[in-house]
Amino acid sequence: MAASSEYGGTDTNVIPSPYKPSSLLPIARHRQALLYLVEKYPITIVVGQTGSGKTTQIPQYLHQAGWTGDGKIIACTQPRRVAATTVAARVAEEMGCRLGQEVGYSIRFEDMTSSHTVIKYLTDGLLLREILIDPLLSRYSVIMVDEAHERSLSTDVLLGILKKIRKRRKDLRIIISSATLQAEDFVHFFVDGDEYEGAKALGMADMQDVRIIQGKEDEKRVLAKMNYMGQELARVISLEGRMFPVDILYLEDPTDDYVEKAVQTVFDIHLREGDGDILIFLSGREEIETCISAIHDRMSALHPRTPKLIPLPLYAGLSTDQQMAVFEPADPPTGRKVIVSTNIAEASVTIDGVVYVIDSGFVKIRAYNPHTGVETLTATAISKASATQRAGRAGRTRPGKCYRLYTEEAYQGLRETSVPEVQRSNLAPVILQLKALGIDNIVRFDFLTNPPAELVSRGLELLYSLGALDDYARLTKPLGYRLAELPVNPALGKILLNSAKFGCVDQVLSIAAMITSQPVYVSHDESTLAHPQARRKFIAQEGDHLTLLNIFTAYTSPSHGARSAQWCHSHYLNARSLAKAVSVRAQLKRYLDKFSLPGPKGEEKDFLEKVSQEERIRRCIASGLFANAARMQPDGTFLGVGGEVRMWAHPSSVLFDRRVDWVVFGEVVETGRKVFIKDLTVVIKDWLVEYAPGFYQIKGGGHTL
DNA sequence: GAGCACTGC
Repeated sequence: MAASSEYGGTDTNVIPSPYKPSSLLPIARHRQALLYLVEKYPITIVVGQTGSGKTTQIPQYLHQAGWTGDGKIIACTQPRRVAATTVAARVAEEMGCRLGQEVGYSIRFEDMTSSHTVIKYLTDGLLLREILIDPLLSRYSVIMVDEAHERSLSTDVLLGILKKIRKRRKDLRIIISSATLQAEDFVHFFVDGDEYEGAKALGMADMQDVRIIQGKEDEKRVLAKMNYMGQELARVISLEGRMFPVDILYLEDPTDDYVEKAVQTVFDIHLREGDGDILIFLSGREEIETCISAIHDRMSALHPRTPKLIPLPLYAGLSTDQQMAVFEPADPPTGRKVIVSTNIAEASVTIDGVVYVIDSGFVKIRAYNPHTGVETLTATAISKASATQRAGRAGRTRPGKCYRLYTEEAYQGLRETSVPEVQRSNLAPVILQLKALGIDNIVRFDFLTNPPAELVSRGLELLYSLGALDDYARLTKPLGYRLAELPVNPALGKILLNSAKFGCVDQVLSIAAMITSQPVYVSHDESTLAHPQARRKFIAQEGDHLTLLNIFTAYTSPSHGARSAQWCHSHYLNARSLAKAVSVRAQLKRYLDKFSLPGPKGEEKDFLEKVSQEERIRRCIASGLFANAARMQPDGTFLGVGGEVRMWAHPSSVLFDRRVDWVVFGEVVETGRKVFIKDLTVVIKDWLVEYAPGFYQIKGGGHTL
């Protein structure tokens, strides 16, 4: 076959040593050195490849070395919930204790810790919330920020706050764990600018001070330089991983159809290479489905005695059952699994038995446009760091191969790392959180990477329009502080806080819980036609918010859904999301109870008694989403206030094929060539002016309707 | 007129 000869230049990542018991993990050799660094320096940067054991071992070493004396705790933060729970379980087992005793975890809705807990794994988002209650994190002796190289929004904010906390807590130790050479950014960040420049000016004369460094020669030099620069404050330690070598193969000529090329490569591997499952990285569901049906089509041309290919999709929108299929042994057992996945398999989900990786080189990235307020979801070239991570998925159980569906030249042209989230997100929630922590000057906040000024000013404007900030950009009391406390986006928070005034707290709690627990509907499959039928009885003419309320009410009603997964299944609803909505609702209710919001009084009350419950809810929604108003045009598209972008009702909306006038929407996303608005509710134009007089002015200034 | 990368509080 010709295709395999198209793969040219190879490059082997040699990462040493196969599986070893935990006492023989590569990290065990560095135990003393690591403890020495933590003792001596406030900040230690751990460069650890996959499989080095850093996440499970370092907290245990620290515990054994006495860092949990005086009732202090070691925290290890993770960007994802599953990681926090599974790692905690593993460490509890290694330490021979019950999970939740000495070793525990804490994630939203699940606090598996006790007064005996000394090692605590938690999501970084949750630790950020803890800072609101305990600003100096005084319970903790050591905070290890794991997977910092992923640069999630919460990790970045956490690092900035930790830098501040460190100045007031000399005893606190911070460990930052990161993949390879990005460690330099972290040293640079924690060592003040002047110190860094001064050290750089001195050059690299003093090299004797560098030790405990393993790994490739070039890496040694970079790490040595960083150690020198961060002398008094931060140290870097490098740990080798426990992975098998992976051969990297590139295309000799670029392809304009990587899905087709992926399919060809699958068959080449199947016919020419040894055993082992195949993992394909594509950008989204549509590509995955195209790829899977192409594999099915071409399988029939294979010789009947050839072992079967078993293509399996993997993306977040699938139900738990569908996702679990990729972990089950191949059926028939002689078959070869081909897992066709989105980026979810890059870091969130690990599948053993994969020996071959096929990498399209693309990922869908969300980016927020501060000028239009529109989020875009676009397929984008991955970074070199992602390419390495994807390739590594082939070397977990034995030596593997990675087929990159792009040329080596294209690889060289990739960015080193992806654009951090803080540079492409709506920053309103971050600003709110920082202000609640007393960090008022956002522009001067020490971010690892500064967000563009436009993102900051758009975030400030958004908060100002909601009344969360005053004319001096200070958090308002109580509104701003309450919005910061609520674990929902600021506009939704405002709806919740207004709900008492509109006399619809119970309904709005359910709606808010449903909105944050999407996706509510299961993704389409062959039985597409059955879906609208099964869901029709929930549809509210007033729009998506009231429809979600109907679904929630039916789901929780003992005589209907009775919170059963089976009921969800028969109505094409996502059981996981609905179960989550029940928890979210309870949590949000606790906040509203605590705030003890006043109900309507006087004229307000008299007026509300005259309008229907549906209208009260819609008015309440309009009072938070007023900035997201749009009017349907004769051609059926929507135009936002003061906007020129044509927008379509998203096909998931119950207003998708309906004719309406004014609506407010919860979200606007651009995919492909269209801008879609989601979570729509029909409103009356006058309500907008009534509830946001500062935002909408009838004459002069503001937005005119 | 017809579509949904991934996390997290």
